[in-house]
Amino acid sequence: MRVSKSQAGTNRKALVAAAGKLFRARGMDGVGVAEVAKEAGLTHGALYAHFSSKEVLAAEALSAGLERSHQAMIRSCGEAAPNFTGYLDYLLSPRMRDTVEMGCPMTASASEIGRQSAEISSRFAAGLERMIATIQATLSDGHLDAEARRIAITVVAAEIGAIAIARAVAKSDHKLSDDILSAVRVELGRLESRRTKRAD
Amino acid sequence: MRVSKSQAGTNRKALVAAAGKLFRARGMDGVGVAEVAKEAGLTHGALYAHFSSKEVLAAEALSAGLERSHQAMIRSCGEAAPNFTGYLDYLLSPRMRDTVEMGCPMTASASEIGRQSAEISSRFAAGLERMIATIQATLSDGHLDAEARRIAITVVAAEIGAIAIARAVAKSDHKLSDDILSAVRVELGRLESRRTKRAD
DNA sequence: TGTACATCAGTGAACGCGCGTTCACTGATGTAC
DNA sequence: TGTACATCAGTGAACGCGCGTTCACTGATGTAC
Repeated sequence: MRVSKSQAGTNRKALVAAAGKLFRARGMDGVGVAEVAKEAGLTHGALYAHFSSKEVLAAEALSAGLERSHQAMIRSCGEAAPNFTGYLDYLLSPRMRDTVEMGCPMTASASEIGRQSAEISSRFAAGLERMIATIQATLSDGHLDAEARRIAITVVAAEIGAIAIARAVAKSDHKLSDDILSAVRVELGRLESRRTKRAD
Repeated sequence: MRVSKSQAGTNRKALVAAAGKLFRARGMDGVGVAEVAKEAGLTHGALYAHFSSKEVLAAEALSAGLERSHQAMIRSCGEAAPNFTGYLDYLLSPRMRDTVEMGCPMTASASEIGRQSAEISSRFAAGLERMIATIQATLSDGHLDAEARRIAITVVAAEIGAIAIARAVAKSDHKLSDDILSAVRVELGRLESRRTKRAD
């Protein structure tokens, strides 16, 4: 039956949120549209009143997840001014590793995006550029822009790889999983301290 | 019809190789057993004479792929003694990014392994430990073991992340994709040079 | 070495199942008068 | 404000299809005599 405009909007958002959560946790190929709709409290048919296909829904869920996790990252620095080491602590925490479905779509889906459409690749690239810019902004004082960008790219790449492999081995070797997080945390931290010293 | 023992062995290897290649390229959920068998020149029924399930085949394909890519990495240093920068050049090359199906299973499947069984997680962890040890060995002169291991872990994590995101954006932003490879190459290189200086 | 027969790798039809998508229908919402 | 009706979000049955797995069967291989 028909539903009010605001209810329809709420339902649409619920579909996007459910798709994001489930796709992050089990992959786009690992979850059917029926389960996404059920998670949002609807039936699968309703999904097609909002999205023309599963892939279109996935693209929207990716963008929404990138936005959400960007806000969470900004917020993680709390009232304090954003700073490099604060972001590292946040990005390489056990909490980030252990909350797949809540976390960043880039860490959850990194190796799957390359198989998707150009549209999805493009949305992923936008999220990546924003994260690089956010990290780079914490480094800009006393650093050449090109250097700061290089460090920011390395931080993002290392974080995505570290979380992915820390999750991959968590089931069989929890110590290795923890070692990965702390080792990458320490070494990335040194990328900045070296820079800062030279700039002094 | 029955086939000679050596032919059966050849067919088994062909199944493992086909599974590895296709799973790396399109994910374990993205390829059916019928296609794997066809790629190996067999029918799907034959697959079950060698493996009790698709997952068992996937586990074996993962181990075989890890072995193959480890050998390729060792070989990449050619006749010269293995060295840190040689490995970096190899691991962060456009060639590594562009040959998904031939490349390393860890870069191709990083974000999917966490959803698989403990058996697969364990095989992944073994491959990871071996790669860490290989990189660490190039750093051991004049470095504390714990430091060398930390750097090696960071190199492996950053490489896996860098290749994954370089592939993810390749379809929509080729310049960003190249930037990722070269930025991570430069910054990881500096992890060693800093160490070497301090050790002098 | 030659013959009889058990073995078993490989074939292809069949299984139940869940997939993404479509569509006729429902009935509350929103609108025109 | 009250009534008549068009709209359309949501339902659930149905679609064709490919999935992983099973199994009766085939016939060359390997073995026992």
